[in-house]
Amino acid sequence: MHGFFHANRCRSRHVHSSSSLLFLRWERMGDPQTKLNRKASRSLLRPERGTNKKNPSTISDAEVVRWNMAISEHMRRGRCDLALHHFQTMPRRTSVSWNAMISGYLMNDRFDLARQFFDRTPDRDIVSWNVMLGGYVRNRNLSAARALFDRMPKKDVVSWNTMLSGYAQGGYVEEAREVFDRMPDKNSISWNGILSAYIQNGRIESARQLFDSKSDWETVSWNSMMAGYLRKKRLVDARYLFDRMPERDEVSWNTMITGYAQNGELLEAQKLFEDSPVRDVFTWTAMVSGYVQNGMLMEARRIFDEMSDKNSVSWNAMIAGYSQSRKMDLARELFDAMPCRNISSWNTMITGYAQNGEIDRAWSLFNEMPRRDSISWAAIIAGYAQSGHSEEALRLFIEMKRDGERMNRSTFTCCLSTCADIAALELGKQVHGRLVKAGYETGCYVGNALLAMYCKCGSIDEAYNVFIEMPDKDVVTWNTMITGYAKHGYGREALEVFESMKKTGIGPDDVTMVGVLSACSHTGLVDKGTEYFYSMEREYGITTKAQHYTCMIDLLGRAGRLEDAQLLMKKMPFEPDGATWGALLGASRIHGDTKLGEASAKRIFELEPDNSGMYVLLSNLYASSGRWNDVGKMRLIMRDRGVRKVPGYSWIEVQNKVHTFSVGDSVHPDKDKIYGFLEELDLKMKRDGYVSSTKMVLHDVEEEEKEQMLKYHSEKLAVAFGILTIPPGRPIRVIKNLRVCEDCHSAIKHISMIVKRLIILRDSNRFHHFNNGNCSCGDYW
DNA sequence: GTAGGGTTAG
Repeated sequence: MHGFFHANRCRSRHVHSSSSLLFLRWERMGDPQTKLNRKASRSLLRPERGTNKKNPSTISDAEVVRWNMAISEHMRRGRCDLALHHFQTMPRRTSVSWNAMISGYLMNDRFDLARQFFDRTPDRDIVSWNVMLGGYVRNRNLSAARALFDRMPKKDVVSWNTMLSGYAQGGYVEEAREVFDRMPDKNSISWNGILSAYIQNGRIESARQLFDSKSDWETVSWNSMMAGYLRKKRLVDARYLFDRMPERDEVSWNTMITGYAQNGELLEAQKLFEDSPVRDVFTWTAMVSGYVQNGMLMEARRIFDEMSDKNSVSWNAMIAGYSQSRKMDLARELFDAMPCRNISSWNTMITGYAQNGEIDRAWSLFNEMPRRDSISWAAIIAGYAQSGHSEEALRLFIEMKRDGERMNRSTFTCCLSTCADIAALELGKQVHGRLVKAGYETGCYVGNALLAMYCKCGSIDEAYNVFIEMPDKDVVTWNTMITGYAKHGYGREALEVFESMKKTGIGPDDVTMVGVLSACSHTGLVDKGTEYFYSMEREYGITTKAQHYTCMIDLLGRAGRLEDAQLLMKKMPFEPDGATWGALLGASRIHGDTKLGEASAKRIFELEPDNSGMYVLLSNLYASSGRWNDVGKMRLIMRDRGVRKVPGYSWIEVQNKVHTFSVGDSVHPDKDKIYGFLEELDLKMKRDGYVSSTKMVLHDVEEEEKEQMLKYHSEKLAVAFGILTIPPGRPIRVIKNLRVCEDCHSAIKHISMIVKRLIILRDSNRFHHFNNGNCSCGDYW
């Protein structure tokens, strides 16, 4: 089934222009699952065909019950096909049979089929309605749930409770409250529903008030309240409740023990654990995972070994513990020894291997496992994406569709962030379309991923559209937008977003301030930046970290205030790291201060001897002040120390195809056209007064061929190819893995004027929007 | 068919 992969999976990560990847025509690939659906619903239209020959009226009720139970059982085991077969061949159906099909499909994540059965159910009882309502609620489609709810001919307390918990879980506390106030009769589930609506949405004080207003709470609600305090790390309040609650069940004990364990109070946890009257699997597992989460693997293992009847969850917790502490061989030992592996065990191992850089092992486990779920796919895809194999990751998405696995929120999130990594905008847009179709466009995680995708693909306007339409924005949302604007050189827009963020009541965090400061830095807003820097502790209660100092040194340095930058560096309460010195080195390059540049570079080489970018930066600095001997020396030093320059390459997406160029590329099929076009451009540029500078040659070219080769830097090739292939009026989006060199930067400025096109270049540091001879970075990068 | 506690993915 996965042979498609085996052949190609070891290819280098270097995207090759002629490779046949990313020809992603999602729509045209056909969805086997959808075909199956259609087939199923067609045969449903002739339900009596092939049914039992017996006269339906002679079938006993008991026999119908047996059929119904068989349907439920098959559904529970994930065998929708067998359940459907039973349903179609059973001699007589009751509403229970229909309901079993509906709830079974919902259980197996086949929402569309559930809805079809619901629509066809001949006489729907209130349970059918409630099951369907629950389906919408679990799918987080609250507007549809509400529409169904309002259409219900009759509602009982279950209907009301379902709607209530839907709103609660979706974060709509006010709506939940309204439902609660309107419901004609309330049971203990309703009361607990509104209580946990508050708790789950972080409104612990409202919960406490409600809890104090009434005395006859059930144990479940006591437990909820306790868990609420624990989530807020209010261990004392939780313990107070625990000590005076009228009745404690095993959940109460387990909640309290887990609370202590997860907050590092292992001694208290251990004490309660010993006092606990009933120790079930939960109790034991809570202890194991408590020790695991605090890195106490020996203790975890001791408890684990003492457990008499371990279930798969406890095994998985222990395995996760080993893999989180990079002890993959111990994890594997347990995995091999465990009696009944479930899908989570496989997923845990795959995640472990993937996160410990053993992607090949992750891959072979993924192929060995008997059944895969969306988590398995997400784990392996994230593994490839995070280890830099973006194309493999995207290829797996296609494979996942073939396998019939449905995209869910997390696979969408994962897919979008992979698109962002390689700046596959067209693909990202297609995924966006599918996301909307699947009804997942709401939700913070996936929304943030979408936003980041548009930002990183260079489509900042579309990013903003996504941003304003996101119904619930969290800190990450705001930070992504601010940083996005900053990287595109839109400092003022970034600061505007920051100002509106402050009005929402979502407090900025340290990441926000990094975004804000770098917005100021990339736009040259020195005073504004200084003001934010010195007021962040006082005004927003954010502790100033080393990163903020680095931003500030960058800001001052770029603006030419090199002495102030050095002064601040001396004053900062942290030991400067490579990034801090790097900011100073970058500033020295812009302002041609060779002496300061050398001094900074020296410190960087001590701190990060393998950072090839810094050697290149220093060489460029020497070159720009004509110190060619030193440039030569740098090259020798790099060779002696074995520092390898990362080869520079650029890529561009044209009609869903990614084309990659490296310097002096001679493999692209259109190379003659591209080179000819570049020559032509070169003549026009020279007429414009452009002089090719040989400053940045170390970048990726050998010295002898300096001038000749510079014309063929990878970004120039990609830009030329884009102009030739992308219809006029559309921007040309190029991505480069290193910083853009000065010569290319000034050449592309000229090109943008000559061909009258908008050229957007993402380099390793930021975005450059070239338009009409200017760049959005203001030559500041 | 609707509540509370343990493992895996983002």
